[in-house]
Amino acid sequence: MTRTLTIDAKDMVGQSITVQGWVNSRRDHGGLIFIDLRDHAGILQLTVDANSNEFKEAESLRDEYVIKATGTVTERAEDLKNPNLATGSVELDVTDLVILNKSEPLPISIDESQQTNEERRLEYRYLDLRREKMQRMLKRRAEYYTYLRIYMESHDFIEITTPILANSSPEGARDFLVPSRVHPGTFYALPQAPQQFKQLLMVGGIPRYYQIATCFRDEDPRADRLYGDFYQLDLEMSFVDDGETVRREMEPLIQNLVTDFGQLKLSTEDIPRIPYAEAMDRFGTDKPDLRFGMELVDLTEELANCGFGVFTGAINADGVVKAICVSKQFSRSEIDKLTEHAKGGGAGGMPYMTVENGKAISSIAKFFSEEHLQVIVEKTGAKDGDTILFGSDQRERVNKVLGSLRSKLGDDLGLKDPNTVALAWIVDFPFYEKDEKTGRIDFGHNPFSMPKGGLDALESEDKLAIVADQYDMVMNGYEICSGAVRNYNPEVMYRAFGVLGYDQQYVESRFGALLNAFKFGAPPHAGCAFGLDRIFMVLTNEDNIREVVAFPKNGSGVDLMMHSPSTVDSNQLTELSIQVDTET
RNA sequence: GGGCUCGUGGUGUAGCUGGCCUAACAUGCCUCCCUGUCACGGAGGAGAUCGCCGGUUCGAAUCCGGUCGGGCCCGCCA
Repeated sequence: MTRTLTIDAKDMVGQSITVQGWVNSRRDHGGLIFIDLRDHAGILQLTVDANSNEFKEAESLRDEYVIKATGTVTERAEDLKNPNLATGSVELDVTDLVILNKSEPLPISIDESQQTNEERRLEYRYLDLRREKMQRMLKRRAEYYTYLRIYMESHDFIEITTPILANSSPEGARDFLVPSRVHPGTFYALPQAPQQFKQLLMVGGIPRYYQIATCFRDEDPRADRLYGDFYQLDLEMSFVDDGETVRREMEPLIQNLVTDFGQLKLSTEDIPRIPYAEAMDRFGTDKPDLRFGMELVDLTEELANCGFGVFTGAINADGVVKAICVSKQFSRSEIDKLTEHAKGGGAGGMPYMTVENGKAISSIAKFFSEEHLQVIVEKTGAKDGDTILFGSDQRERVNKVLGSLRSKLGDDLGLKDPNTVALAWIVDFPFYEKDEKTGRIDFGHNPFSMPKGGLDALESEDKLAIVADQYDMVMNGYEICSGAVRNYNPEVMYRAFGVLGYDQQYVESRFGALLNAFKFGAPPHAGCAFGLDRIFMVLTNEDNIREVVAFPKNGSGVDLMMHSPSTVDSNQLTELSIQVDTET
């Protein structure tokens, strides 16, 4: 028999029902007590009369007591109905009242009107989850998973779970290690992603694999990045040797999630493909928010001979001058704030000009000829009342600073429509990248991707010009997916590492299992993984990823409720052959 | 590891250009009154040495230094 919920009462006038739930509030009128009973479905008003046997019991009720009430559903008089309540046309005339459990006064408020700080909420997450918003979130999240599974299954992907106790992988984020008891001195690692396993599944003859996979990374969190464990929709397809096939296969899912599941608007019908280099050039980032323009304009060529030493100095040092045009005039203090922001990103300062009557006006204008000022206005497309913000330095830094300013201004000026979602595929990531600090070349993203052009491409003169068949999906400025055509050819794998100066033995020691498998007829394969928490965050218009997870850790990786991480019994350590230096 | 920022009864805030702060307001909590409320109402009450340590000062929630904790960002995140 199913339990009767508060919400059911509205259709059960005249019947006797039993409901169970929490006391949301109690209004004691002396001779008549109203109780708002709350369960996950809503709120129902109970009434207990002074003549009732249950009156004493009702008087003793306090907020959040768990009770069971039996009574008759009664239609309220017309002027006593509460239109703000789904069950507001009825009430339960209580004949039997049982306190199932008492509750101390709550340390945090469940009432949505009073927002408790996050630290307290995480400490008492089980109470926080009683809030309507969190109840809704958890339910939506379950529906979200179902939505994903239906799509994947209907596209012939089969779900396969891969081990949680896996191996440390040398590239990438820091691992969570798990000591082995049976083999003292050795460790499992929790997988940062099922990357190697899913590729091994391809070798194992699985045509299409997917998994809602738990991933573990020991890196400092952000507002859009959880600490510790998080979820990916991980997938891989065999006999696919181009990224476009994967992108076409998966993009309807994301589009449907936006329009159907999320009831939001897509900014474009088709999802644009933007090469990495172009994204960096136009937006200063590989995860641009495309809900608004304000693109970066390169003025390096035009201003190479201008009289402003800051610009020419940067250009002569192989740097660039770029600008963004903002449709707003800023006050002195606003400019100061923006300059502060730019400096935070590593800029030396933030030159700017305002445009009046088609002319650029600025304290630095005197350093420029009329022609140069004219070119600046024309190339940035600045109109009267606009402000042009400049960055001049090495290309990477200018992109970072202006890209960050662009995003901040997008927020400040309300250009990021919360009801619109802009999607983009960023493609053609560099296969190798130069480490700014060491000057050494290393893998741009990961060594599993196939360089476009294969073995031949790796022999090309300019190693930094080699692109990987690798792609990210970007959603409103968040990276929500990363994928690639995999390097399934041992020869290409050895050579890719060889370019970096690593010999065969090194590669085998790091990726032995994968490499071995590739020697036995690995099919071409490609895939990707979507960050599920982050996508859900965007779909529900949250700007903190902890809001969409039941039990998140805080910014220092601490579970404030369970108090993990924690020390363990010394016997456990002994069994694991582990000594802990408790100093530090 | 670094930068910015916050820390005041159970909860959320105000005060923070030093003294009128013996710390205010809202909410919650306790007692009493109330038979139609729905954020019920009314009367009364308890509850904070202002994160912690130190300094400046006649005097510190307020200024300074340090420290601990939270948040955001940079680094990091194949």
